[in-house]
Amino acid sequence: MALATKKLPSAKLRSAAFKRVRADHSAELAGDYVEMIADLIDERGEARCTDIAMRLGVANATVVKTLKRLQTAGLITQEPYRAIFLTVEGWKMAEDGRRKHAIVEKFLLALGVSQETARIDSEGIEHHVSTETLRAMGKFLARNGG
Amino acid sequence: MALATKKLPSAKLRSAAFKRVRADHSAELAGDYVEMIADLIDERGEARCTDIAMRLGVANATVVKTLKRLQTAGLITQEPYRAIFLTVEGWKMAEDGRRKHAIVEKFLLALGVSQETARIDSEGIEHHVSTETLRAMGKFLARNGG
DNA sequence: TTGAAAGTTTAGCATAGGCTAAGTTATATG
DNA sequence: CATATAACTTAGCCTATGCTAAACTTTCAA
Ligand SMILES: [Mn+2]
Ligand SMILES: [Mn+2]
Ligand SMILES: [Mn+2]
Ligand SMILES: [Mn+2]
Repeated sequence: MALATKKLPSAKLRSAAFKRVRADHSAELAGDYVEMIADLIDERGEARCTDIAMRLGVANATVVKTLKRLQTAGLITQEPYRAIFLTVEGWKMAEDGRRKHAIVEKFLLALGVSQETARIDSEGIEHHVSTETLRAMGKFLARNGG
Repeated sequence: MALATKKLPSAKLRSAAFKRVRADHSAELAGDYVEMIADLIDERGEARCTDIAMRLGVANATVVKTLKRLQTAGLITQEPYRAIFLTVEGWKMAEDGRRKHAIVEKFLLALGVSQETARIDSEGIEHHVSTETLRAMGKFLARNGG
């Protein structure tokens, strides 16, 4: 191949990547919420607004507003002044999220980063990992101490 | 260790991860813009609004609005109806972004995913990779076909 | 040299996701 | 059982990031 003839992707192809990122981010908050609600239910029997706000590091009112959107989206159910429950669809999303999150976090550990860094970086990375990349991470884990 | 005594992080520690993700996302758009502007200047001599909009897959007016914020942030300069330039700070951010982005993309390739998937997934992942994880990816690349 | 096309800007709208402050309900304690 | 405290909700504000439609400027070609 002649000098400086590396093929560059078309604008169309490039935009596909950014569209994927924007789609990932649209789904991200819902994914983190349902995963956290599932954790709270498993760890302490119920998921409360305050606990979610604490763990996310946001104000209570922010959680309330987001929960309304999740309810509209059919992921949770709630009654005034009561704890929060996941719908069947919510549980499914939570478990898919947990599975993916766990693989990404273990993968980072196996790559050699600290527990702390794996925990923190995986919280963002998990939402941008395609099925193909997740499989590659899984294989790496199987080869190395998974 | 007794059964089911895996130590769970405190709410404070957990919230740190989400705060990092929110901070990453605040910086993300600016990072992608300056990197793209740098690419356009290198590839075709100038960065135009329309080209940015095409590559991002958003409307022209969206780009105009975002560029105003970048100008306020001191990353670009522009005059009405003219092409866009990067400030010294803008170039620095663009080059840091390129370096990180390239490592993440090559890392995914070395992990065994397709060119296409590496290109797409790295566009989101790059913004959530800490210095420590980036170093670990670099080491992996050095060991395998980097 | 003068229009038409291409590119840029402005105006106005929407939603997501943050916040604080104030009001409401439930719960625990004396 | 009364009330203080904790938890939840509502109202109202803000910024970021999308959009369309309309107006404006530059550029290119006839
Ligand atoms: Mn997450
Ligand atoms: Mn990038
Ligand atoms: Mn990116
Ligand atoms: Mn992200």
